[in-house]
Amino acid sequence: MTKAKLNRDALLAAMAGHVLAHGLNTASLRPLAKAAGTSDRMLIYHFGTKDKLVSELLQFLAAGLAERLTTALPQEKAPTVEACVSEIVTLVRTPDFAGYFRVWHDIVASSAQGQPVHAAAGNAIIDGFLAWLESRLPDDQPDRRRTAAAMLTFIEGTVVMDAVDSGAIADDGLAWLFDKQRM
Amino acid sequence: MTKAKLNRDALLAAMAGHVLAHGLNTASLRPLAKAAGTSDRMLIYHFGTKDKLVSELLQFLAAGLAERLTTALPQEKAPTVEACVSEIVTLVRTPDFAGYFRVWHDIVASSAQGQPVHAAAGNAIIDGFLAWLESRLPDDQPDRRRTAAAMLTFIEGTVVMDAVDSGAIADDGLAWLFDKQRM
DNA sequence: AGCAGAATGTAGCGAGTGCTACAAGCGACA
DNA sequence: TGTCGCTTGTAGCACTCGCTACATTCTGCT
Repeated sequence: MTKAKLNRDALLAAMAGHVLAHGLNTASLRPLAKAAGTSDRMLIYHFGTKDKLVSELLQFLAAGLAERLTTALPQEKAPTVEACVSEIVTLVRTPDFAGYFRVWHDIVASSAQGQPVHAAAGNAIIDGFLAWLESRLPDDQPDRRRTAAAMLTFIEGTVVMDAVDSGAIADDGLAWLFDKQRM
Repeated sequence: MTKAKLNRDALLAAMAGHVLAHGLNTASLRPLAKAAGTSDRMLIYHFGTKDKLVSELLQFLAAGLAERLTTALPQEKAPTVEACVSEIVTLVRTPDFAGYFRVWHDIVASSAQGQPVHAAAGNAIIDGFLAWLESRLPDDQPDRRRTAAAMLTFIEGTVVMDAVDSGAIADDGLAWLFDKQRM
């Protein structure tokens, strides 16, 4: 059992790499297996079903994203909300995170189509992101939770705009918010 | 040729209905054909390739969305930015628009994977949405373009949050912005 | 050593994918 | 009426999909 667990984790790590590079919704068993150095036969053997595999893979990826965020920006407090938002937007546009956000868009699309596994994963990722954002806000910031909620919503919008090559519009929006000292 | 053109438009309308109900990225030729009362054979005959078909379908859907937006909220000026954003968020959450936004998430996901057809369509949709938003801003609003950019980015974020059942967080963010008279 | 159970390879099933070859029907026009 | 080109049906190709049946190897325990 322990052996199998280790094996599964190794498989998940390898498959996560493949998904980060090539997308989630277009990933089928045989390429995933190849990336993990095994066969579709064995993936079904270990995970039972593709749905279960995807579910575990999503948890694995969510954990990886959370870890990357916290290591990239440890729990120091940002001086202002403005600084907090802008440093996160910059971070999120780093090539290191591109793969994660490609997967994120796949999760959102599947959730919108009513896939419960993806919706649950998306929800969990959002909650984690929100808590992390809140922890980075300045100590004296009032209404921390809702401030973080506004930041998160804006960041999500920015990520979407980036995906359709309209990042400049998000930049304009961000600049407008900051110009007016609205955040 | 004219006959063929009419035929194509009818096909596009029928296929658009199917896509709005069942999603874009999972749509294959045979179900699309069935929805349009024809065969995969004929779809390829009329459009040449699935890619071209999708491209035309996206244009058709974008036009439909734009029309729905303008008929739902004609070009009256909103009294305040706050009112403008909140009426649009309400509108966008109407069941009538659910199908369009499911397709929108598919477009975003495909764009993020590097599909140029989808990226182009997404870009066009964003530009149209932005122009429409700008036209609805109060006349005395300064910095109209960037104001609209900020609104659009926030609305996109809200739509994403809705997709993963986290709409309440977007509501919190919106409330925070309005509380502080930031917009 | 022998045996049970876990792990793995080979081959394939039935369904679905985009797309095509071939032929027949259809209309308009000579 | 005959013919030509646009339109359509039938059948199928080569491929991928998730998944399974069957057989074999490997591993750990007694």
